[in-house]
Amino acid sequence: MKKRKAGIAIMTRMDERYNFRESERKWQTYWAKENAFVAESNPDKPKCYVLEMFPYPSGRIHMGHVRNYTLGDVIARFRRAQGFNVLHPMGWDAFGLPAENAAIQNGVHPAKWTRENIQTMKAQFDPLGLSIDWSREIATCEPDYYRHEQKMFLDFLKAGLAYRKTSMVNWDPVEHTVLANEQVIDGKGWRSGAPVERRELAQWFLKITAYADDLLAALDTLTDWPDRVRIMQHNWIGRSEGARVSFDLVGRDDKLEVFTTRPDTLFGAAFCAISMNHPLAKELAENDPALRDFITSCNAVGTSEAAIETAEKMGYLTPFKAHHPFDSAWELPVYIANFVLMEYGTGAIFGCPAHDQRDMDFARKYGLPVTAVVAPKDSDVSAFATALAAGTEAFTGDGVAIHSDFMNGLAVTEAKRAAIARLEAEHRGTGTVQFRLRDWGVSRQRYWGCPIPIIHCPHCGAVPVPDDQLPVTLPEDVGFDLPGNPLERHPTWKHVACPQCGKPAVRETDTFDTFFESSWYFARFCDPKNTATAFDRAAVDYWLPVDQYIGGIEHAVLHLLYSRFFTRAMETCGYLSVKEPFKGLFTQGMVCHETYRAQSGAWLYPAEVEKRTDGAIEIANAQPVTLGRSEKMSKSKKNTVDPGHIIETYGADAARLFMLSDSPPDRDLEWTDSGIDGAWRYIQRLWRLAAQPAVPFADGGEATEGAFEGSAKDTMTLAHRTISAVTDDLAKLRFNTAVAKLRELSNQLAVTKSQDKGAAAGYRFGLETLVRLIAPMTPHIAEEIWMALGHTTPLVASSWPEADPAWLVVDTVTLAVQVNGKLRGTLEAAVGAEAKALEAMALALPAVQSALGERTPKKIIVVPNKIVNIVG
RNA sequence: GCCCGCUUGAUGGAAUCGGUAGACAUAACGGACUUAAAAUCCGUAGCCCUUUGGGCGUGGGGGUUCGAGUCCCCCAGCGGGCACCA
Repeated sequence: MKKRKAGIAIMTRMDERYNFRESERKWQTYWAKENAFVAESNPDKPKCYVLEMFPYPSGRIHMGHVRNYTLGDVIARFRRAQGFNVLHPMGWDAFGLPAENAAIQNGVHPAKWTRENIQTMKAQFDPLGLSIDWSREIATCEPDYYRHEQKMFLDFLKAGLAYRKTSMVNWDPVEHTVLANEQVIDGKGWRSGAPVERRELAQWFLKITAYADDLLAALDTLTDWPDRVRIMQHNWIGRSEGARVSFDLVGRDDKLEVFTTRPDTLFGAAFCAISMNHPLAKELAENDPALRDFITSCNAVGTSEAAIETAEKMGYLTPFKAHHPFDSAWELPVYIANFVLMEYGTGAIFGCPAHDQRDMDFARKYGLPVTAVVAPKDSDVSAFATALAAGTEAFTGDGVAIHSDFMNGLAVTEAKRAAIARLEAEHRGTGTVQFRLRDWGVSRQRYWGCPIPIIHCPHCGAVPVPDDQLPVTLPEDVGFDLPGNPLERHPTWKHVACPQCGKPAVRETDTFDTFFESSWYFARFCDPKNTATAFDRAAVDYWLPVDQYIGGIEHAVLHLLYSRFFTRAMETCGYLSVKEPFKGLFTQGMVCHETYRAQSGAWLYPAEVEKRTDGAIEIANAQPVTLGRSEKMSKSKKNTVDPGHIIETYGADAARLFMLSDSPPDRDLEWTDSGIDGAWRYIQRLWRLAAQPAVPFADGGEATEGAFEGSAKDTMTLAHRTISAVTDDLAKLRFNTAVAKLRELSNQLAVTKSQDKGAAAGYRFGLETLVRLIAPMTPHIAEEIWMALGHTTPLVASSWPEADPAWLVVDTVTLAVQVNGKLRGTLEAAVGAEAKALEAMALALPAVQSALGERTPKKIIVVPNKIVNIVG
């Protein structure tokens, strides 16, 4: 860095107060004019792809966005200063339900609503001063984006990664539409209030299960992901080893195939249970009205797993009996049970009440026997079995097999192996691996999404739309006055000639799940204008994977798992050469705010409330207000703060700084007035450190070692330590501690005494260091001060500071001295001092002697440079 | 119901590898400046006890260790996800 003498004249030009309005606009204009953040592939430079989860264009940005994009911006600016070729793009996740809801409620067309929202939100992002390459902006609702995913889908289809089958949906019998789980409230449609039914529908699926093993195994390679996200995905994929077992049915030729993870407990079987969607159940239901009623009542709970799991466990006894696979004389009753899912395993189970809690509950409800077949090692077997048979708690722990014929005495693992070996020998079953993960259903019976490029022909079946007829464009001449999907009743759009036989056929009217768009947008950003293909191979080879991906923890499983799958599917189909899209992942916390309620019980906006020392009142009528706990900012609770208003009042730098201060980024952040005030005051203080410095530093000269004494030396030391510590913190996304360390450096600058030797040079070095280090967080004021200090190259084009190792050397340390683990004093010693010497120094401390009293030390633990613990 | 987290002064948090708990802030209180207020600057402060000294203290209970906010077990409260919200 070139040193430049700043005359005092320059300093006096600085106004007493920092004018953020003028300065922020000035720098934003400058960055835009210089195309400062436009990225270009450059194989000679190390790249860094920083990406925040792209927003849904809801119409207004909220504080959660401000937090998300500020976090990403700090990393992008930091890496840029470190010399990386940074890609930091932005786009819009523009398909989805809210647009259709707006259309139904307000009569606005989803396309108009979405496009206008994008314009509004883009304008709201501008004043934040984000280092985004807007030249790469994409919106997923535009044909030039979704045409490529139609092609991808057809490639997946060719590769055997897409197929069609039936599955369950939530059906609203009044609106005649499929409802999202979110739209099912207490089993009823959110708008109609009618009880929701489960219905079967033919849908398209992507074969994510083809990659189940790889998706699971590769989690170990994602070392820059939070452990908890990896654990959640691990559990979601849910690999379990077990067996498929064939039960012969009494008096029938077909068999009942069940999946179990506990073949070792087969001798404890009390019943079999099948899903109500099992072919056997459907067969019975044809002639059994009572069973139909049972199925109808079970279907009333909807499709969400939470609803199914929390619903009361119920069974319907069928006339079927199943022969036990190891003893054909033993017959088990067969139930139809509401907790057996057709989607998992074979849609049928056998129940062992003694060793599975759900089976135990079921057995108690329907009076089935409970036979213990596993007992804890070294337990009194008969007493254990008797207690279990009489109780209501299943035993699911490890132990040895009992009452189990050929397995007796074997530990659980060995017994499983023995049971599978016997089943395989007798052709009654096989050992198998089952995943909890199900194939991804991508069909949605909605208008505002990407059309699925398929034509249904009565003669040829489902025919892919030929390449030269892509894209299948979503027609915009539709209305929302009638219930159901407008594509279904469009007069012309869906009627086409079959590409194969030329006879009349109809288009698929379902659209893709919006997770489809978000599963590859990160790749599109590498080459967003490409019209021929989804993206150029060289571009993705250079930019992918995303080095740092940032978003909410709520996407820990679905979006992230789908993107991992999609990347593999794209790799299989020759689109790119990486398997993992996101090298680094960071999950940010939510932005929360206190909640307020008026006397009437209505929620109040923070702006409607005045807080006083003795409580809070409603400004409009001076009535007392009930303060509620802090919750995620939401429109429904009205505990929101408008980012635009905050930026106008305090400036983008203050808003950004507050987002980064105090709360660790992965935890929830509580928005408070005092917090944003504090950030604003710090911005002003930073300005004063330059404009009204404690040390007149204009003639400071070079900052060389040995020329500093007293506070000036302290300032130099702290400045170098801060470079080292903040660099480390930013690399690890510990922005809150980085801010704390920058405040410490500010405090040190303020106490630098001008009479100390080297004060001017030390102060200047400290101030310049502070400004350079804070630039990624508060870029506008940093640039403003930097230029006022006489520099000619703006910080956006400057390199990151480096600490001089000579200033980082530490020669003495303070050690804690404990007696029996309790702190009794401290001592100063040279770094690396001998343990013996430290022992002697510690024992000589008066506090140690009085704490020790008459006792003699039994043992002394010395941890060099850290602690001396005397055990007496 | 199942899976995953979180819990530290009045408040947000720090303590990164098991080694001085409370960095840095916010709120509060005291002082300086001011006719006054704001702003700013300086100072005080975990809790309890009678101190100069001592005891207690990281949601609760137990354990491992010379030493636990940190590791293990149990419990409670709060939050995220559960496949068609994004």
